[in-house]
Amino acid sequence: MRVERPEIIARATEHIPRMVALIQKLAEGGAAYQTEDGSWYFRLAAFPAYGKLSKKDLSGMQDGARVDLDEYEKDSARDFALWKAAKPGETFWETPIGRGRPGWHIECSAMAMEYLGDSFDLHAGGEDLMFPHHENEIAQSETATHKPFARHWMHVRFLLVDGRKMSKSEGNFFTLRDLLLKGYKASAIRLALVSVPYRHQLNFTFDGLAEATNAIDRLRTFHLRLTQGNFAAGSNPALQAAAQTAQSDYLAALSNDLNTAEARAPIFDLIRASNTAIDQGQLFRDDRDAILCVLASFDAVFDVIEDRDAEPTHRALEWAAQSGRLNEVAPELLARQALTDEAIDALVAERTAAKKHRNFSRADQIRNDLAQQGIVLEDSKDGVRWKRK
RNA sequence: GCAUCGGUGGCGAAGUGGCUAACGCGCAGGUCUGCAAAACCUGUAUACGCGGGUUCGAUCCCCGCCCGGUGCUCCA
Repeated sequence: MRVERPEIIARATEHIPRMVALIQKLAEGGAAYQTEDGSWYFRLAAFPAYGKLSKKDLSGMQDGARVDLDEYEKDSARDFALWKAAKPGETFWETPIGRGRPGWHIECSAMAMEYLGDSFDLHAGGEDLMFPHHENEIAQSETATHKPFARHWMHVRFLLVDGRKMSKSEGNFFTLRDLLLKGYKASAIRLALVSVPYRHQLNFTFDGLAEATNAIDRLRTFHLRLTQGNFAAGSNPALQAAAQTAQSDYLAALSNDLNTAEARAPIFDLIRASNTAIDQGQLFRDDRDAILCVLASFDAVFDVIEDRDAEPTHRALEWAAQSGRLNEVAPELLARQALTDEAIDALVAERTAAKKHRNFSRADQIRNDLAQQGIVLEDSKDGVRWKRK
């Protein structure tokens, strides 16, 4: 899917001392306490701002009668674990605060502070983590440092599939690999997923995928038209201005809480303006260069215009071959894979020759055959362009 | 039940207290083309869930209702 690798992949097991230090600091301030079994808990009463992220008001949630019996040792039912004492048979670390393993939340605080400092700009996560995990991270971090933890939180909403939660029992569960083997391009999946801003819920459907596929077609066709066309030297002031507007509107949309839906609009606006100009012979070399720059800037984030779809599909097919599941692969996909670029070029050349001799039936036959295999031909002043559907 | 997010044209989806409510996709007609494709133009008749309220004015603010998502126990 061409998602970038993080610069740092931190492992909790490699940061135990850091976590222990954090717990000790909390204990010194009276915000952490140890129970009889050796576990450490965070005292929620030590952090009055608790609940500020998920806007929960805990004042109405008194420690009730339904507290589990095994939690009797805690001062308050809502206090959460910082460190869990080792139980027989479990792996554990031998530390100054005892034998055991870290609680869920402390590892995130410790590692975030290790690499980003006590305060940092962005903390992201799924919407399900807002409460209690991120709330607990804030509580333990800010109590320890007396500084704001993350300045901004980005919570990604879960996607729906066909209007429902994706789950195996609903029968609407599939992996990226499944989609690739059905013949969908990686870029289409990518564009479909960002067609709704991260903050909004995305309903993932096959119609949506088909739509994204078509949108990518438009982007790529236009890109080809620019890179393969011949343009006269010079520039068109109106297009230069349009390119600049598109670029700044695009960046403004992304700056606006990563509004990916809004960010697409100026790019498509520019495409229409440019196509119109090309049709009228009013697009020149300098304009082409300026517009290609805008497209590159779009692709630096969205990464769908340049066609890199072959590799993920190949990998999926290899997997299918190795696990004996080629029979589950969409037949069109297999047919498409059979054609090499060279073979296509040869057929295109044969068709051009046939056209020259006004043998249109042979020319059309070649075009139709290729279309059957997912190759689309476009005649233009500057020669024949072809693309894989 | 409580909390929270959302319900915009045929579909997806931005956005705004008042100018013709972006953009994409689809469909129909037209221009171009040997025919197509691509591209462009035009259209898709009254698109802002329902009912109140605030306001000179609400799709946007407030209240209620309906529908959908998620959280509200543990574990990571």
